Amino acid sequence: MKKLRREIIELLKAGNCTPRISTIASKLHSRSSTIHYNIKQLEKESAIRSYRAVFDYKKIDEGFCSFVLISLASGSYKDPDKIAEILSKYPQVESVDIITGRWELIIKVRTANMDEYYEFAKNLVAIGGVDKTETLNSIRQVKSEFTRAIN
Amino acid sequence: MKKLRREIIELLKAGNCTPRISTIASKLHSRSSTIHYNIKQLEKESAIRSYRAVFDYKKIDEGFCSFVLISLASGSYKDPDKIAEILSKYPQVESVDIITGRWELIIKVRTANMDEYYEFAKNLVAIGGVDKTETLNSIRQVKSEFTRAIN
DNA sequence: TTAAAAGTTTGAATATAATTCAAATCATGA
DNA sequence: TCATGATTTGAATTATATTCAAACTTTTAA
Repeated sequence: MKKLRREIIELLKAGNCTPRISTIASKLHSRSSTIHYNIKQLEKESAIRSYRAVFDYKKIDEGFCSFVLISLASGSYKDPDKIAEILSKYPQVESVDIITGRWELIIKVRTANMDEYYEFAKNLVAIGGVDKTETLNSIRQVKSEFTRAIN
Repeated sequence: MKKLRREIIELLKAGNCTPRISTIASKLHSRSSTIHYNIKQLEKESAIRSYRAVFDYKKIDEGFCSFVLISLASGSYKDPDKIAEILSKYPQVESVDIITGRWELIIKVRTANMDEYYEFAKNLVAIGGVDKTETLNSIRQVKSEFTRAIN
């Protein structure tokens, strides 16, 4: 992919988008200035965090998606936050949740392919405090947090 | 929450946003018309699917988040796609992935609170073909799809 | 119950930004 | 090298966001 396109994608992932006030206004049969005011309020109370693009990940070389369940070694058991912080730093890691039950963490990872995933996974074991992991590879994303698949 | 705000949020979840071309142009030391052209290309090849808002889910009454691992009864085992389709329809279901391993599906569910989650979970067992489920409740989202706040 | 305050809507004016397009430039492969 | 398609550019145009004071509505507290 062209360098410029990749750079644009990275900026669109991080935000750099904005609401279509007039479109929303007409869909809700309201005035632009009203919608503008209400959106600014939602932003002010941080209910809206940002605006970003949604991608077809296969088309931007991030087609391989896995969920990794992680249980921590007893030493760091008391502080899953720290491990979570470390994991959050990786660009391949889309989400990190601390959870109840048999596992302490679940992370969602996106890479171009299995090889790249394997490269990433090596980091996981290298992080001290990680005891066991179980990887669930997504073979089809039927719905993602952003949009439904159009088959 | 005000009805209008809720309606705005629903529209912002579904899209109704647009890239900030001039911001991107200046960040990349490029011209607006160049960025415009390249973004249109990305849209044309469907690499970009849409633009939408990212929320602080606690602030929009969707603060309770769970991952549900699902294994299917042997009858429908051959067609997890169908169950996945059904699950995708629920607005509480943020993502549906068909996965490899001990489970067939993993879904991410957002509700206002545990009670609402329980109401939703009753639907799960009612769907024929679902054998076992295991729920992982997120007690803290350390990282989610968003990374940056509003400019 | 009522008056004041706080919050919201409105329309018109203004400021910004997106879009268009033809010409120029660049990249590619025959 | 030439020819073709892809990309970039700048200027002109169009569309949209933003601002703001006034009107209106809802909430608060006395």
